[in-house]
Amino acid sequence: MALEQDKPARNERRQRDPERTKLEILAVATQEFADRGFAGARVDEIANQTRTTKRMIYYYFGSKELLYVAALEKSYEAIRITEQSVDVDHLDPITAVRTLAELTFDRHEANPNFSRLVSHENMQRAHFIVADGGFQGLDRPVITMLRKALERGNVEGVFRRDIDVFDVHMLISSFCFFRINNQYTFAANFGRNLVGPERRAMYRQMIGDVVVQYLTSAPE
Amino acid sequence: MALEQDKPARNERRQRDPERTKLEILAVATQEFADRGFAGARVDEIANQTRTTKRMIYYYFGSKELLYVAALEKSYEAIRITEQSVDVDHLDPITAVRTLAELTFDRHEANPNFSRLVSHENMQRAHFIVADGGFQGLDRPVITMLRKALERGNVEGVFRRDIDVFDVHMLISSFCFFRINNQYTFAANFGRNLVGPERRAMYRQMIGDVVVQYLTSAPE
DNA sequence: AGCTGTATGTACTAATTGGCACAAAGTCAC
DNA sequence: GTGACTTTGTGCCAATTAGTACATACAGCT
Repeated sequence: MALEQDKPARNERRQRDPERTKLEILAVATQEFADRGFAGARVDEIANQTRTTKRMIYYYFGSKELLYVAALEKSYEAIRITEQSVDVDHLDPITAVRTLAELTFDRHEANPNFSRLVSHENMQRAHFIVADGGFQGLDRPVITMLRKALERGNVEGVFRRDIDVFDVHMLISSFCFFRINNQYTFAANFGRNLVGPERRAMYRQMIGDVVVQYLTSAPE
Repeated sequence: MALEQDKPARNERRQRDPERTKLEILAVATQEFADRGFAGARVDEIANQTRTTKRMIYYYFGSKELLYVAALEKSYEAIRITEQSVDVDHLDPITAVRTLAELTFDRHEANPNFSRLVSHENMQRAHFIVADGGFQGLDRPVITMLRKALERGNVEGVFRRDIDVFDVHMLISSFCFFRINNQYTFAANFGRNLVGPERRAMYRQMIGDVVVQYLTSAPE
């Protein structure tokens, strides 16, 4: 008896571990939904890839739809957290904007599943996001930081004033999103690998150049 | 008997019309696959939306997969045809590039289903395009025209020389694609309507400005 | 130890859905 | 007009799959 634990230590893996089970289900589900979409994903397949069973998916998440929404929300949350890890307020406006472009570039590269889920949401006209009441992305950290940088640039007179935060964000996002999301058809159609290491640095600089040059140009 | 037609006139709708049936199936299928993806689309539903039956889908296309591939190929073909309708070789390089950007902008707007199919293909890593041996987009008219414009710009010394056709096309496409394809999540997240008439002209000019300014800037 | 509610596993079901067998009607060549 | 081939319609089936009924094991509390 002496060598056995008197009681399971707090950190020991327990046989029953609800948190762990939930997280494992969510992780696998995110991957499956990103790969196959809502209709294409199979609940049985998700269950098989976890250490637990389909019963648990319904126990914790209720339905396939609710599981999907949970995966989507968690992905959005992860993006917000990533964005919060940066601070560009101390940089001059031009460097700040370029840094934010690179942040978005890196974020898309690091979270391909997020882009795929977003892509899927758009295919079904944001059915689930809208059903969920929207995700108040208005407080996305990158928007706040970008807005501040643009305002400082306007004060200093280095940026054209007829441009809006959302449009700048759209310009940056579109480039970064497309590079990751459309990599397969682009390669199939044009024989160009958009994500390989050989052009990564070039594209990362390119989107910074594009947005800075656009912002610092005279309105036409 | 006198008032009835002696024989159906050549242009009269005939009771059996293979071409028409095939085209109608393809049109409905394209819409369904674009809306719901391959797994989400229902063969029965496609059949219901035509004047014919499910039997005909299998008779003419063989399987759901082959129907999907046929829809995808036809969409690509339509894009190629659209692109062929323009000629920018007589324009100065800068105007040519801007015109091509606007062509791509208009094309994405006019063919939202194409973008959705492409989006779906990327979600499944171009499974069907690759299975089909690629679509030799290398001869996409817009690439040829863009390449010529860039070459002329280089000769005239108005463009920076370190930029490649595919990268310029990627910059333009990403913007146009995102505006159409991600309109739903963008609206849900940021409350901005990317496709409404109120900003259409602005975005159309914006992508032209962006690409021209990038091309005419000095390499950093 | 025994009681109670939470967590988990097994086996099943009802409904959906891609696909097909079979029959029939239209169309064309001669 | 008749025979052969093409096109179309009806009804069905086998497989898949989201969801559940039921049984059971674990953990904390007293």
